[in-house]
Amino acid sequence: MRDWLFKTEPDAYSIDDLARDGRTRWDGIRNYQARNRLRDEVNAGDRVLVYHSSCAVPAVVGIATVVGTAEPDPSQFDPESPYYDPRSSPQAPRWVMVTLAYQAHLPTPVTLKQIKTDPVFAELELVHRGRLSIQVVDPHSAALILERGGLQQ
DNA sequence: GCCAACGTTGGC
DNA sequence: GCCAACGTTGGC
Repeated sequence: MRDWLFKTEPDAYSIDDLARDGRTRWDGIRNYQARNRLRDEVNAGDRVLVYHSSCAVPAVVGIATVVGTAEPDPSQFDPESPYYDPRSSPQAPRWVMVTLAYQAHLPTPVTLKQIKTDPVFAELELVHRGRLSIQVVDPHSAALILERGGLQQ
């Protein structure tokens, strides 16, 4: 099992929305490096730290698990979708998605500020590759973040 | 709303 | 294949 950090803008889709839905298609990823990770490295059962970006307090806010493996993202074929990609086709899909299942909120969100100011997290992609939407988290950092967020493991 | 970082596009 | 122009992300 690997640990990942997936970013979402809470105005668009928040951890509360995921808790309500139980599971959701994590669609709309339109970055090749993120796509390649979803396709090649993200596995069923992997743990995902859900992170809120572009908001008042950017933070890790909860955890989810990956259901199944990557599959074509239907929104790429939908002209009405903001994620429509006219260069893609069902015969040659360009973008993939995975499904996430809600696990828990962190009782206390772990903020980007906390993470940036603690040297133990200096190697995290979140600190120096902030724009990547699908990030690797090493097991030790993941455990620390959950512990600081008040989650028993 | 600004702007730095960085990803993508397309002409050559 | 390079790289300038351009677009997007996301913290502040």
